Amino acid sequence: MSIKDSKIEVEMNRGFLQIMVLLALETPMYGYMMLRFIEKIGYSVEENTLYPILRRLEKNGWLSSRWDVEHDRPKKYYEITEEGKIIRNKLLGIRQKQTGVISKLMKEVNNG
Amino acid sequence: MSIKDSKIEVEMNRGFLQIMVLLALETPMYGYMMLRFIEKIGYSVEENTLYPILRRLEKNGWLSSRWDVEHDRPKKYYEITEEGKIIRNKLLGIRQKQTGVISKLMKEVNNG
DNA sequence: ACAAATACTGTATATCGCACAGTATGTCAA
DNA sequence: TTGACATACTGTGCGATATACAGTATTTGT
Repeated sequence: MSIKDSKIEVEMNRGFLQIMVLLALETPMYGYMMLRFIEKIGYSVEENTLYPILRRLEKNGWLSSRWDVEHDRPKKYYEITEEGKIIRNKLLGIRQKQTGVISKLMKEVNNG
Repeated sequence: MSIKDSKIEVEMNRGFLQIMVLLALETPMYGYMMLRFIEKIGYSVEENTLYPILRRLEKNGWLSSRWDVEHDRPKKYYEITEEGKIIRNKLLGIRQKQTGVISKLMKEVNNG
């Protein structure tokens, strides 16, 4: 294989990770908690990948955050915003369209 | 909306475009022909996006190409290689896994 | 003959996933 | 009680990609 497999996954993660985060944060969660949650549902993200995504999505106005300093060590809870929901649905729409293209092509490959 | 919609599509295209090209090139095609073909099946790619992808995938050994200079103006026909098929299946596998994660999350969003 | 469509190449840029490096608090076994 | 490990985060830098911008050359339609 001329290109490392890891590189492929990086490419495939692009776009998808946003969807995953925006879907998960229907319920408020802090970063580290999400890492565990994502593993639990059968995927995995790098720590170094998730934290920047959270910051970026917040900067875009798609997430809001608040610090919980009352219990244990400080935790930054994130939650999806209304604008975030709109974007999320848009992303899901694009993905669905792509999935349609893929299945159309797969049919041709099998029949052709 | 704080971020232009076009940017979203760029993100979502990442990874997907490779899959689309690798699936389409089960049948040999040249660049311009593919542009039309992709439109026909209900998607669209920029000329400036497709050509670099074709070159890159060939450089990776996932596509092979040959020039047809016999008819009309010169056309560069591309076709998927065996290695390309392996990669394509890997990409499809990752995408399926992602789809699984998404539907799991969607269920929680609806029930939670 | 002139515009538009065809069919490509080459360079530059912004963005993002992730690597690398670092800070600080809490827990638990030896 | 100390020091290893888990928790919980921040900040900087790099490489790869989608796409913009610019350009070349041939063919077709009017």
